[in-house]
Amino acid sequence: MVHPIIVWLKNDLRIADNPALHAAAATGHPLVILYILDDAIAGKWKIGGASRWWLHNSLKALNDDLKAMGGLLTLRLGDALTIIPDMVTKLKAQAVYWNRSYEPYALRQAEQLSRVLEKLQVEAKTFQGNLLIEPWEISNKQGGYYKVFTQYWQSCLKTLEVPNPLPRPLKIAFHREDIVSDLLGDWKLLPVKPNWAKGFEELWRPGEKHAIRNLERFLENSIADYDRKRDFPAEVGTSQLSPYLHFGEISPRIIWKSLIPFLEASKERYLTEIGWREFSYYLLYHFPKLPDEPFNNRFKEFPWEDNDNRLHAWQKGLTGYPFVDAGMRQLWHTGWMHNRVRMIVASFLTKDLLIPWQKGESWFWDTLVDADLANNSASWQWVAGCGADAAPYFRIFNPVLQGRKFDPDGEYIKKWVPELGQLPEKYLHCPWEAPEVLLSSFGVKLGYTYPYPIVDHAEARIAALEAFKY
DNA sequence: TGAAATGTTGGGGCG
DNA sequence: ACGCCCCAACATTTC
Repeated sequence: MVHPIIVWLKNDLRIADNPALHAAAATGHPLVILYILDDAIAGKWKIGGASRWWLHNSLKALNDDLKAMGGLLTLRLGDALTIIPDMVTKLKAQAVYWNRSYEPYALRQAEQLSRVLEKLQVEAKTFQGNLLIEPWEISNKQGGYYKVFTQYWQSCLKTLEVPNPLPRPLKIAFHREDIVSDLLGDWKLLPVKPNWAKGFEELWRPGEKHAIRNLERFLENSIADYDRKRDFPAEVGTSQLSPYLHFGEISPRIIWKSLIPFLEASKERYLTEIGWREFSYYLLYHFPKLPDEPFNNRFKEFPWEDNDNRLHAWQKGLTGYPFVDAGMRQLWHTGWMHNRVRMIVASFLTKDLLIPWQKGESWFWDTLVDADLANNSASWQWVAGCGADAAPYFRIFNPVLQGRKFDPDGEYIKKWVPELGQLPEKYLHCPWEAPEVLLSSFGVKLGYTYPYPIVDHAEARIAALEAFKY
């Protein structure tokens, strides 16, 4: 009897450049390819609503892909620490392979699982597939961890050698007997009544195949101009690979290597963004409380003003600042927001409204298809000013100026805040400055068809600076 | 990957 | 011709 190997997939839902899968397939043993949905383990940070939509489609795509190779994906709901040992015993598996993940709960879980498997005398083999650099590999001269991105990244680049991505296994032997699998549909990952994911379907095609297509489109159309165009939310100037990268439908190595043919100048900026992703995971590894507590201790006493009405206005895109509202509505409608706009809405929440950054973090967690614990926490802390290498507290975005600068024709506003769409460009970013007669001639009545600004930015800025003095 | 306040410079209007 | 003022444009400092 040939003993099967269990390949435990997590956020690495791909076949190409999947080190655990590749190594397992190379043994020639029959494989059980297993995905476990466990809402308990992550606690507060269980997979959010928008991400569930993505996950469903991603698992379906992977299953279709495996089917075409003569196999299938095994789905189980519950605790990996019981499911995997049970399965190992029942199937007389000889090993469990997986790619390492780095969330605090995942690290604990992996350690416990390794111990259980060791007792069962079953090999537990882990691989590096989701990051370019393991977080424990980089330390500063004092032996601590870097707290400034630039130094961290320079240190990484000194030693970084990205191996060539692994090809798709040509052939996978699948183990078939005695396998119990859930039906994906039973997991109820998709929204019903109302189906708020309709807008997602227009924009996104989850799955490995589409990840590669997206990358190709980006390299063909946008990378050459990335440095310039990436800041304009009305254009498709970014790669839009974030959800694929989060779920591991594409690996950072594939992205990295695919950029080699391009000129230094055009690719460097993009690689730096990959670097920020690495840095976020690095911070989360060394400071596991990153999602919940300010990295900078001084912010423990910060006088935030929790205000549910204002939070709701922000969430719904009804702050009265068109650029902010456009971003929040894009998020709600598509499960994604342009990065430039993320900074602006986050600055607005934490500085203009003085609402705790954790409130914004939670909202993004639930509404983003690319919600990623490391990236989301690190980025919110960065904007709020309490993170590592954070934006200084006095850097407060002016939503009107940002709008004029990065959406000069108001195209982005017209798309996401259509009730203002007829206004002359001059007033698109500041409708409250337009004469009332003009507004009403375009069907706008502030306070009725579109809100007045919920705070005065100039005043809010002064109040924020005052609060940040503490 | 900021914005506002403050400082400096230089051209033009004007007496 | 000259000094004075105003102010736009740009630079620097400050938050």
